[in-house]
Amino acid sequence: METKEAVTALAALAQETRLSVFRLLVQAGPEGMSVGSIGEKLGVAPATLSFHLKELSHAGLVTSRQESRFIYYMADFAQMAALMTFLTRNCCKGMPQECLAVMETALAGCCAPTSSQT
Amino acid sequence: METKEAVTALAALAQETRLSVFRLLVQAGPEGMSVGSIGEKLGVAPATLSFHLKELSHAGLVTSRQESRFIYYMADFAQMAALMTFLTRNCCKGMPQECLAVMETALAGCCAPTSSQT
DNA sequence: TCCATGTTTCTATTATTGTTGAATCATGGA
DNA sequence: TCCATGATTCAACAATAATAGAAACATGGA
Repeated sequence: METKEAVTALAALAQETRLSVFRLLVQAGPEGMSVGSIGEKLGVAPATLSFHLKELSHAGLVTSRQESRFIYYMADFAQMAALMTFLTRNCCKGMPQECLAVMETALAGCCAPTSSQT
Repeated sequence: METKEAVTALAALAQETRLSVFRLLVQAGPEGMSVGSIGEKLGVAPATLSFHLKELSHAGLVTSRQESRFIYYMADFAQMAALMTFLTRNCCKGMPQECLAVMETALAGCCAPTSSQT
């Protein structure tokens, strides 16, 4: 990932509605959610939601699939990982220990042992 | 971290100049860099740079310290980690394996064995 | 105190982004 | 084919963000 792509992805997430949509899809998992369900859950008008989904899609953060009349959107985890990689690249130059600790903290809430999913 | 704070942080990074400044500071490590050095390195006018540093600072992504006439800015790794934590929270609901793999990928470029820093 | 240098604030201008009603497109059932 | 429903595009407006010249502020040395 290069700077421009990262800026696009960050800008896509840097908006309250879009961030909520993205996190909702992250939590929804690989099945995703239909546009209608997302709009209903978040209270966003169809046109507005469509605009935001397009932004997220353009940034590569979500993908979609059609199923009957419904269109399901789902989060793209690989792109999210690429973004995190970009942000942390070369982060260790002057402080490898500090950085490692920080990264461990960052992941502590994610992928916790299978028993502790609340 | 909650949504609003995350949006602020993401918005701060979702701008080419600011993203460059932040990554420069990430690479500069804990010593940081003076405003003048940053501006010189990136070719940004003082007023513009000051504006962007204020944004990054307001987002909690950088801190500063005064040293003689110079002001040094440095990246705040804890805040970066908090942001990553926020983005990945609850990410495992439907796909723990996939998610773990993705996170490992995300960190592969960071904190690599001490020999491979290019 | 006065000056030089580093940084920030002020102000104005330009560009970009977010929102939504109405219209359009797409799919599947009667 | 016609209609109902789900989703997107269009158009127009309102709000926010980026840029930089000029002025102001802060620090340290002469």
